[in-house]
Amino acid sequence: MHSNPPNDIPDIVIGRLPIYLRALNRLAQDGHEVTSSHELGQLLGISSAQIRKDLSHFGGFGKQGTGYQIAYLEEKLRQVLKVNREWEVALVGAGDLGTALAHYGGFSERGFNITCVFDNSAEKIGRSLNGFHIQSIDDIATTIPSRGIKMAMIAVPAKNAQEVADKLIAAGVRAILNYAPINLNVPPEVRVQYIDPVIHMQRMTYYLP
Amino acid sequence: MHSNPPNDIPDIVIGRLPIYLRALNRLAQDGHEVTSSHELGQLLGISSAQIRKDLSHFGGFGKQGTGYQIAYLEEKLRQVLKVNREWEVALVGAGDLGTALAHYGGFSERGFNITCVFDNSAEKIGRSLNGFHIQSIDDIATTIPSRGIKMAMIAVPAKNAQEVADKLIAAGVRAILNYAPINLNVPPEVRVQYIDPVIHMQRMTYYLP
DNA sequence: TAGATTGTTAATCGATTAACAATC
DNA sequence: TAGATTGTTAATCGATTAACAATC
Repeated sequence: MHSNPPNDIPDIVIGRLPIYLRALNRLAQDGHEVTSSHELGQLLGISSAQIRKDLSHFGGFGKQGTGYQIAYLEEKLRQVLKVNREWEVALVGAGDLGTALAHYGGFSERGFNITCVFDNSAEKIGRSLNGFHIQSIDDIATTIPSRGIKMAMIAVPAKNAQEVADKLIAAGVRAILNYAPINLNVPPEVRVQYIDPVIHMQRMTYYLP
Repeated sequence: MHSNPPNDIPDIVIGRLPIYLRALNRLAQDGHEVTSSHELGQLLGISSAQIRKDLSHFGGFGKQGTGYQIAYLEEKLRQVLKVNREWEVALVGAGDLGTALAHYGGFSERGFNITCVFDNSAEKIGRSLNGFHIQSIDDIATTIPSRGIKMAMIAVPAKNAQEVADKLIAAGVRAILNYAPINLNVPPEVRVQYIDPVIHMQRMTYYLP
């Protein structure tokens, strides 16, 4: 399915690294300098063995008897995840959701900068959103390759999402955060992550009386 | 950890049912009446064996040689997930994100109605959001039990999220959709789902060159 | 040194897949 | 009937956990 580049680290391990990183940020903010797999595990509801095993895929970042230097481990995890630099991101869809995403400060705070916005509505094209001109969807084919953009967010209706994904991929995008409530068919070299809050709600009702 | 009520169905199976349901909705919209585990699997990138095994936890919903009647399977999955009725949902946090959530039509379309909104800012309390008065966070303790609300969304800053979760749980909430970028500590009878788009972005950069 | 915690190996656990009899 | 597809069992695969020597 997916190629796991370096030495075939399980995707499920990669998926936990951002969670660890977020917990480390928080510990650092709270003034901690050192932590342990046990403390992290408590905080996250994960076994300490799993944390040690996950981290050991990438090297020995701790010291026996002491634990992990938080700043050092953060730096190493940022390196592994390639988030020790900024990423340019394209946003497709300038409706309510797209507008909310463009205004959300959390992306650029953590290194993801939305630097171009596309929509197919004649009314919106040419207007400005968060300092960027809304471009036609047809401009994806030229703007994205010329700027070397590799990441995009899709915030268009479900019926247009596959078509938009195809255009993004043809233009060189290799990672898509998809807010449309639909599964995308993409070639194996493209990563997709899905955000559909209703799916999360439906997953919880099962357990309610 | 979590109690899986009926007959201890794995949580990972429950997590796939909403995905199946979404795909079935789509097939029905497109005019299909019947589908098969193979067709669903193609659509979702999941093996047909897994789909059959998942569904078989809840009964035999298909017919050999034919497949599944889409409308019937949808109905059955809605029953299993308890989404064949409407759910009242409390929203905590009326900032940019909370406002976007209150205005998002996708929740009520699929049976989740945000019917009360809480915020701790004096400016916002008493104002209206999407037809509902914004109440003080202190009102959680009375409003939520009196209406029997069991689900909530948290859209407050990370530093307030645990405190808000504690109040919601004390008031009877048993399922939380948490948009704050922090892990919540909750008792085992409470379900939490997390939405942090940056986590999804960081999970993809690993695979980019 | 004594205590603590890592990194790693082996054992366990659970999830996915393959295969096929049943049957529509 | 012949073809197709389910539901289920057994086999495989992979992930988690337990345990402990190494060592700070």
